[in-house]
Amino acid sequence: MSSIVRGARARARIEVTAAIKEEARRQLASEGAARLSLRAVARELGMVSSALYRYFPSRDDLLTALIIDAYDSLGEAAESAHARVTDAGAAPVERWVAVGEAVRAWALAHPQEYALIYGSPVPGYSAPQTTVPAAARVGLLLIGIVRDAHQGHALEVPLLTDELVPEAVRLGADLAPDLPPGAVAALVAAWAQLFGLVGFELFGQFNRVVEEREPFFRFAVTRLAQEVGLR
Amino acid sequence: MSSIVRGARARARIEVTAAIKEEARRQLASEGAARLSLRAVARELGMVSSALYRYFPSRDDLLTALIIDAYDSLGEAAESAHARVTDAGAAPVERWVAVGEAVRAWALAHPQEYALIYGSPVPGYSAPQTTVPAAARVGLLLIGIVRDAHQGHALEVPLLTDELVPEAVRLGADLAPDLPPGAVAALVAAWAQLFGLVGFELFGQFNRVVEEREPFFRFAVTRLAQEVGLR
DNA sequence: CAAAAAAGAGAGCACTGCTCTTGCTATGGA
DNA sequence: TCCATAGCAAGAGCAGTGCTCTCTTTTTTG
Repeated sequence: MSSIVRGARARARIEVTAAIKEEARRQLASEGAARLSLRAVARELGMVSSALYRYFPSRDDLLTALIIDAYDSLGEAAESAHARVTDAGAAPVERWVAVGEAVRAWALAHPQEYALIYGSPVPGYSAPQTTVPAAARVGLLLIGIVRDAHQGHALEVPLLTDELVPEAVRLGADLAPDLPPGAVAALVAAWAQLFGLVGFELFGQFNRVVEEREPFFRFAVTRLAQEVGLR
Repeated sequence: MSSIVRGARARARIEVTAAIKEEARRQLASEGAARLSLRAVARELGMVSSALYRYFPSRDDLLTALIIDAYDSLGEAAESAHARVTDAGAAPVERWVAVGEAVRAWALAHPQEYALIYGSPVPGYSAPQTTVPAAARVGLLLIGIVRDAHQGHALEVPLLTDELVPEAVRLGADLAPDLPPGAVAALVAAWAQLFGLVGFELFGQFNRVVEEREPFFRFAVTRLAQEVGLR
């Protein structure tokens, strides 16, 4: 029947699964992904390590669950920040900047989870297909902003080199058929560059270089908005 | 006296140290940083694991050595690519693009080493001060290109928000006193964004999104050059 | 109510980083 | 030249890891 109420056992399973992820997230935050230990999680939960394998068949599966949750958490943070400023009647640039700042804020608040999804992939581990939808949320949000801004008045379209035209057309067909190909290419680049800014700050490359991180980020992300044609 | 020839023992120490790093790099490339095992390195070298501790006091110290080597290897690749096109009389934009492409090529050729230095920092490990000079090489190279281009004719200077002016001035004083503060801020942002592009490609974020990676990168890195005022 | 499925407990395997002790050997001063 | 010292290798051992297997208990289901 409905998988909602299916007896105490199913209910317990959901709770235990959640408790495992919660404790794993706690250890992830304090120790980092590589030191996340199944045994320690089990120990902390008062269960024996072998019992944990009834819920996650391997350490990598637990990590995958955490990755999906992290993508969703970040996506939700970005989406709700975007909704907030949109409801307040913000212009496209402001909406873009709001999303960028939400990503940065989430990253600073959850550094190890950010590292899990945008840092180096955990060695020997390649993210399964299941993570794709969650991973796409921020990107789709950014696409939406540019598409909205494009309604009616055309964007300033970047020049494309001949060699890039077919790729830009394909990108446009996949991501935003109503946008000119050049704009889509610029958008994808800006998307990657946004996470470059966040990653550099988070992973210490800005140490002893950039001091006033927040104004600097606002400056850079605003310029990115202009790069994708937002005014 | 001179530390060059100081008997068979010192000579052996240098060779063994190099052999350890070499084997470690091999394992790093095939297994990734987290699965790099001191015992496996020792085993492969026909020595017992405890002997390895005479050369590197801990696994982290070995990783640090690999990190410095990686920064230097990347820096040298970028510098020699830059020197090549400069000798051929390339314009500033072309020099910038050449550096960007060298960084990307190095990253694709040494993905695990790139992850070591620009991916998430190894958990529980924070890079010591010794890595700083090696880490700065690519950044300094980019600064040099923009400074050269600035000689004589002034660059187009980005608008700075009030809140960023003091930071931009400080950045300029530290990095390039002869450049206008706005240009320095744009430069630092472009530096981070460059590695954002490379990281996204390398860590799989472009999978099923960008297919023609090389033209796309050329497009994006050329736009970055324009962002820092190069023509 | 009995059979079956699910969960927990515990032992055990092979591996890890790291330490400590025990010998051996090259180096440098008397 | 001799010899104490310092550097090095080897081995055992500790505490921890991921994961598997078996055995028992508990819950669900036909």
